Amino acid sequence: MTPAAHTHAAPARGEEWADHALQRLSTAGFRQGGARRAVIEVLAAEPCALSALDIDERLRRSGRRVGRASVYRTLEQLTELDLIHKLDLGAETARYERADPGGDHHHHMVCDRCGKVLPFEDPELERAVTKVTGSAGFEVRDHEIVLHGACERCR
Amino acid sequence: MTPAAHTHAAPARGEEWADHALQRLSTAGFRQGGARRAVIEVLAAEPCALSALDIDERLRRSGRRVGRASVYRTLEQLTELDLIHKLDLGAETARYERADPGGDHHHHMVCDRCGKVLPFEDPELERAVTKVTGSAGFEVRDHEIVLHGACERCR
DNA sequence: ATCTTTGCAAAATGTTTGCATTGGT
DNA sequence: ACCAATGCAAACATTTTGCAAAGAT
Repeated sequence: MTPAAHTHAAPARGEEWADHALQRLSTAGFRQGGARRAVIEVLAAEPCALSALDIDERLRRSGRRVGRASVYRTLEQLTELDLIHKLDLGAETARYERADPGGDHHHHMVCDRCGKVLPFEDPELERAVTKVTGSAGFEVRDHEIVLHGACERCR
Repeated sequence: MTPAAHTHAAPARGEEWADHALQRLSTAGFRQGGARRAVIEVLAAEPCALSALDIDERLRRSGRRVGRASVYRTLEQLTELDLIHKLDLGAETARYERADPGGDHHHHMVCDRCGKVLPFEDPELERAVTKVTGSAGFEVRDHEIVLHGACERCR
């Protein structure tokens, strides 16, 4: 297994993704409001697992006055259009990350003690999970794999 | 992939599990209170993915007067002792299911439209995921795989 | 001009905590 | 008798909703 090295690719790809997202929203008939753009910028800057409140806080810190409801509404819309993925990593709150149109695909390890989230990739696991087809009419559209355990500091 | 056929094995195995759980609690120094036993009975009767509120409701319906806080407290204790697993399936609430001491191990498909949860097993996938070892000191203790999609009725 | 998006406040939902009382051992 | 377990109510955290005002096309 290789840890996913997003840290460098993130900013460049993030802008790409942001353009893609704005375009897509536009063709989907959405108008171009400030709150939505702001949320997209935050998501573009961070490729992994932000909660709604993380986003709200970052906006607030950078001086933008965005209502919390708008954050949630935007996240819902982006999820609906498959521009981001909603994750449930076992912490108390849902987390979101951009869906890379290029197909970059990773999963997460969560430290159950301190809550730290680490991304990872594993092609073999990926192969195995995509081979799983739903039983009896269930149509699989996406999957999520979470490894629980303890991070280096907490073990 | 084979759908996990719990429906028949559940009641028998459930009692087994309940005994196991009560025993374990006892040796762990817990006393034998009514609320705890009631929660354990509900979990024993249903092998897959109950939320705290599901449990509360079932208790209420069967006429038992159990405080909601006791339900949550019991679930926390059982999780701590690895007698149940806490799941995050993407719905709004956490779900719990008994951890089979015999090692029965399944995962879940979730219909993102109606919320229905279906268990499934896949040995090959299981093999692949247990081969994944954490990177850089991360110690993997457990894993969770969720397939998102649409059930027969909703697709 | 119209219809969407936004922010605010309030409500809804799920979960946790404090504390007096009950109940096990 | 002791101390844990329970129920209740209140606190808390997150997410959703209603609505009037601002903004986009």
